[in-house]
Formats: sequence, C-alpha cells, structure tokens
Amino acid sequence: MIRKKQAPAETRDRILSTAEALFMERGYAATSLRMITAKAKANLAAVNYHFGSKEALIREVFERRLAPLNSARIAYLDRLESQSRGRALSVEQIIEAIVAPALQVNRDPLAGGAVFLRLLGRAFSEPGETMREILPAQYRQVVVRFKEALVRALPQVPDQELTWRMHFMFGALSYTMAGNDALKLVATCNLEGVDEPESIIRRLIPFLASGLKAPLPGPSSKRSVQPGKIGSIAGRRAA
Amino acid sequence: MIRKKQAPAETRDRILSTAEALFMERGYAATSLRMITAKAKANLAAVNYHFGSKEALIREVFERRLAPLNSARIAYLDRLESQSRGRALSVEQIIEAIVAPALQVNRDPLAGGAVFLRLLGRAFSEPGETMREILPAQYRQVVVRFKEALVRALPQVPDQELTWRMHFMFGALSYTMAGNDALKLVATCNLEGVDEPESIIRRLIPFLASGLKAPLPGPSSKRSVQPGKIGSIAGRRAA
DNA sequence: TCATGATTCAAACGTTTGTTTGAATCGTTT
DNA sequence: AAACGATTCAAACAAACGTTTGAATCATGA
Repeated sequence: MIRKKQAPAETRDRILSTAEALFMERGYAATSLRMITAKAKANLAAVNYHFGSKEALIREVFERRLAPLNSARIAYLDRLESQSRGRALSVEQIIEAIVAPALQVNRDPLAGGAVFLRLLGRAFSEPGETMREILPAQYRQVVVRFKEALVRALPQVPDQELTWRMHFMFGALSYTMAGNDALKLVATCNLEGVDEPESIIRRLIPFLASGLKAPLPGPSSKRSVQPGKIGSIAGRRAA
Repeated sequence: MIRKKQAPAETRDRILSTAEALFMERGYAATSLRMITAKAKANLAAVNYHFGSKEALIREVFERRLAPLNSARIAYLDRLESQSRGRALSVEQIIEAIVAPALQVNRDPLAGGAVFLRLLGRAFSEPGETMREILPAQYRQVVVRFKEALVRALPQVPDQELTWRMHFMFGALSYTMAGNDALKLVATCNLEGVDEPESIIRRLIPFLASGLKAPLPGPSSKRSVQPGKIGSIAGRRAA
C-alpha cells in the first residue's frame, strides 16, 4: 500500500495531475475514474490501488497543493512582521501575504499553476461533505494568523465586523481565482490583461483593502430597503 | 408536450422545487432523477415527459427564479433613478438595487427563498457548458444597466478598472449568497446574525461600496511581489 | 538465479445512471 | 356514453459508474 523504495511511483503523480485538470474543467462528480485513468495513461484499477477510493483521490489532489500554499502564506506573513518590528502591518501588506503566494503558484506549473488555483477557487462553493472537511482543516491556521494581523491593523473595526469582512474578502478572492468564465458576464468592454494575473492582483488589492477599511455603519441604521414587488408575483411586504 | 388547459400540472412545479433543493445541497451532477422524482412523489418518467431531459430541467430551475429576480433589480434601479431626477445615484444606492431584490427573494419561499439564492450563488462557479449558457443570457441586461449607473456614479474610475471592480463585487456577492458553510472557515468568533440576511447585507454594502470607490493605484506601480519558492522548500526572499 | 514484494493489467462485479416504451388512468369535450 | 388528448405509471433499456479480483509483469535484495 505504502510505497517505500522501488518504483518511481510516477503513476501516482500523473493521476493526481490529470485528476486535478479534469476536476477543474468538469467538476468532481462529473469526472469518472475512467476519464482520469485514460487521460493519464494508467490502468483503471490504479486509482483504487494508489489512493483507495475516488474520495481519497480528490482529498489528495487538494492536500498536495494546498498545504504548501498555505504554509507559504504564513511564512510570508511572518517575514513581513519580523521586518516591521513592532509596528502593525498595513492592510495592503496583509492582503499581499495572502495573494502573493497564490500568484507564485500561478506562475509555477510544478506547484499546480493556474489549473489548481481555478480548482481551488471553485472548491469553496462545492457542495458535499468532502470539501467541508478538507478546507477548514487546511485553512484553520491561515485564518487565525491573518485574523490576528488584521485585528492589529484595524483596531477600530469590531471583531464581528472584521470577521464578516474577511468572509467577503475570501469570496471575492476565490471567485477571482476561479477565473470564472462568468467573467465574461461583466465584460462589456474587452478586458486587458485578463491573462496576466499580476495586473488582476494589482486591481484586486486596493479593492479589498478599501473594503476592509470601510467606515463603520451607524450602530443600527434601520433605513435599509423596502421595494415594491418582484416579477409578476403580487402581494408582498418588506421588513 | 405543451400543456394547454386541463390538469394543474402541479407535478411540474413539484419537480422543479424538489430539484432546486436537491441541486442546492448535493450539486447538479450528484443529484439523480430518481432522487428528485422520489422526493417529489412523482414518477421517474415525469421528468423526461415534462422537461425533455435532465439538462433541460436544470435550465428551467434557474430560469423560473432568475428572470423575475433580475427584472426586479432593473425595476428597482429604474425607480431610484426616476426619484433622483438627473443627479447620479450613490454607489450605495446602486448596490442596494442589486441586493435588495435578492433579499426579497430570500424572505419569500414562493420566490425560491434562501434555497434558490444559495443555489444561484454556487452556480457562478459551476463548471460545465450549461451554466455558461444560462447565466450570461440571464444577466446581460442587468450588467449593462448597472454598469451605466456605476459609470455615472464613479466618473473618475476608468472603464476597465470599473469592470474589474464589478467582477470582484459579483464574487463577494455570489459567495455570500451561497451562504457557504465555508463561512465557518473564518468564524473565529461566533457570528451573530448569521441567519439574518438583513444584517449580513448591512455589512456587505459598505464593504462593496468602499471597494468600488477605492483610490486608483499608481499608473504602474511595479513594486508588487516577487518571492522565492513555496512550502517547505528553502531559499526565500521578500519583496 | 531465484525469490519477494510492489505495481500493472484485463476482466468482471453489482449498482446506478438517463432515457424510452407502451399500456393504464384521468379529465374534458363531443 | 364514447372518444380524445394529456398525464401517470411500471418496466425495461443500454451505458457508465466505482470497486474488486487474480494473474501477469517488473525491479530489486538475497
């Protein structure tokens, strides 16, 4: 079961990378082991031999890339904090510590490249029990660490509010990483630099930083909304 | 094929709503017609009779809810613009026109309720050809209309930049609507009002508005990032 | 050289998938 | 009552699914 010495086990990695690519473009449930093994030029039984099951395969697909990525993020943050001794980091620096390692992965096909980043972006809105186990486990350290840094950088923002804003940030981030073809949704003009992640990040960081630093809303501005109706359905009332 | 008079065709709607709920909690590919028809207390063949195929079913699931929602958004924007004669709307108002109708849907189970909103949030990062056809077609009008309003509200922001920021906004929005259980990802403290969409929106709007209004970056600040490697691999240097 | 354990392979396992079929049932109109 | 189209239903279809099996193949240490 566990390979020790002999055999380069290159089959294992070939399956992992092929599964990664297919999961990205077709989704998890819609990708069969037969597709994977055929494209990876491996035998069908190889998946169950090397991983045990399809579920264990997808688990490995993520952990192989995600663990190094999140370690790099924490290391990046550590470096920034040791450089600016004592002083709190800027929000932009903190976001950079999240985003720059991802950018690094994007450049390096050996670390997963754009394929894995898109897969990862989608994983956050994937249903099912599997992802609800993998992602929190992989991100726990990162979240705690960056939350601490953000609390120091934004002492005026209450804890609850900051948690929500981190949530929104992760949303915009994972959506952007997913590199959605739904991007063409908002593309009323032809976007320049769609394929240059650096330029996307240069635009994303100010957006997120401004969001995190947004002025606090009045303690309870009840004004909100009270529109009319929706569609053709009648008889509705607002809050 | 097309029902004219007789029979309430309530079976059709029962299948639609059941499929909606199952697609939300299990995903599209992982939900079988047998699950749907069993839970909807309909015959298996009813799906192919009423819709033609599984693909046509999911298409109808979305269009039934999405068309009224987006119509309501445009109507909301029209109302705001006719109220403030001539003057440009505030960014917050424009966001409200996007968000409030969704909030309305959330309150009304007959319009889809929270179930459909979560399904819709996920749809944006769904792979496959189906969604890449449905969503752009349903959103085209909305995007054009709101883009125009935002251009008026933010004349200092270049067109390209604004398009990207709308992209980020849709990301945070769909991620939030998906009501991800990955929310517990960033939940280091127990969130209050997780189940009160109003309070979530009250926090989301300032975040998005600040992001859209963010100061423009220097024309080409090349400083950015260029770290070393990733993970446990050695040799790293800061930017 | 032989023996050993890891890996590959073709074939088959029993389920489950989406779809089709043809007869039964229902409500309405003639 | 008879006839009609719309709808439901049980049954079957081939195809594809994840997994298992047992023998072949390979590289290596004795």
